Amino acid sequence: MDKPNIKDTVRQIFTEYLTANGHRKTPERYAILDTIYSIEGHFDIDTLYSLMANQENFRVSRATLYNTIILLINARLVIKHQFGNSSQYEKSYNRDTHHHLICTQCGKVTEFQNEELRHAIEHTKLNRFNLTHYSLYIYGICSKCERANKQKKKTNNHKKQI
Amino acid sequence: MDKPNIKDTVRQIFTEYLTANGHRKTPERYAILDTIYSIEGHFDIDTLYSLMANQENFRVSRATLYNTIILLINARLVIKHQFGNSSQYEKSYNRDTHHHLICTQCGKVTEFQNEELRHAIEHTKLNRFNLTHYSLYIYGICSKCERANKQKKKTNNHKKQI
DNA sequence: GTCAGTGCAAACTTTTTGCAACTAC
DNA sequence: GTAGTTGCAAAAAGTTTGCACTGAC
Repeated sequence: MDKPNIKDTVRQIFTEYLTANGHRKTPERYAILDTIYSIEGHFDIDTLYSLMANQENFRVSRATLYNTIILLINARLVIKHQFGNSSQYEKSYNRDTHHHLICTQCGKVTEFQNEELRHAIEHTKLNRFNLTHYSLYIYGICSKCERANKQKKKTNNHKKQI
Repeated sequence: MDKPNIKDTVRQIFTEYLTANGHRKTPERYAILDTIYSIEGHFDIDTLYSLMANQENFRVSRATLYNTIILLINARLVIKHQFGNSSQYEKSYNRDTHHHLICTQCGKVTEFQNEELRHAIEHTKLNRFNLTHYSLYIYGICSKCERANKQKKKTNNHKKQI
C-alpha cells in the first residue's frame, strides 16, 4: 500500500526546504508530512486533524496544521484547492498532473488526466507571468445526478432544486 | 459606460428563470442583479453589500445577497470563484470566456483570454460528465513581485516570505 | 540559553440559520 | 390570504492570533 521511498523523498525535500529557509525541523512537521502522504485524494484540515488525533503518538493542534501546511505548499509538496466550503488540500509530489470534474448538483469531485490538455495549458504563452502550477475545475452534472434528474422529471414536473 | 441592453437582457433571463422555478420577482433581486452587472471584474459579498448600502434606494441584507446570488448562479448569470479568503463572484452573461492568473505572492488576480486554450478545454472528451462551465486558475509570480524579489535578494539573502 | 514553534483558547471572518415582519402573487 | 422573502441577530464553520510554555538549535 505505502511507498516508503516516496515518503523518504518528500521528507528529504522538506528537510532541505526547512534548512534553506531557517525553519526548525520539528517532529510535528514530519508527522504531518507523513500523514498527508498516506492520504489518497483530497482532504481538509479537519480530516487531517482527526486522522492525527487518532494516532496516539502524534496529536497536533489545528494551528500547527495551518502553519505547517503553508510551509508544505511553499515547499511544493502540497497543493491547495478551494471547492466547497473549506479549503481542500492534496499531496503534490510525484503525482501526475490531473484536472477536476466537479458536479454542481451533488458536489462530487472526480479527477481525470489528459495529456493534451496539460500540454496546452503548460505551454500557453503568458505575458510577464512565471507559471508555477495551475488548477482546472470543470463544472457540470455527473452521470448519477443526470439519471436521477431524468427520473424525477418523469414523476414530478415542478419542484426546484438548488 | 453602461450597456443598457445587456442589463435588460439579463433581467429578462432572470425573470424567466424565476418564473420557471416558481420564485417571486422581488425588487431586491432585480436591484442586486443590476448592481452586479454594473461591476467590472470580480467582487465579493462584502463589496456588493457596501455598494448597495450606498445606494439610498436599495439597501439589502447580507442574507438576501447570499440567497439571491445562488439563484443568479443557477440562472447562469453569475459565476463563483474561490481564490483568497472570501468567495469571489463575477457576472457571466455576455462575457468572453477568460482564464485567471493568480500571483501566489501578492494575491493579484489578472484575467487573460486565449482562444486555443478555451477550445482545447471545451472540446475535451469527458466520460459521463456534462460540462456546463469551467475555471482555469494559473498560479505563479507576477512580474511586479518577481522584480521586487530580485531587488531583495541583492540586499538581504536570508529572509523568508510566505 | 535563546527564540522559533507549539497548544490552547479567544478572536475574527465569512456564511448559514431561525424567526418575526412583510409583500408578491 | 398565504406562503415565499426579507432583515436582523444569533449561530455555525473555518481560519487566524495572542500568549505562555516547550524544545530544536
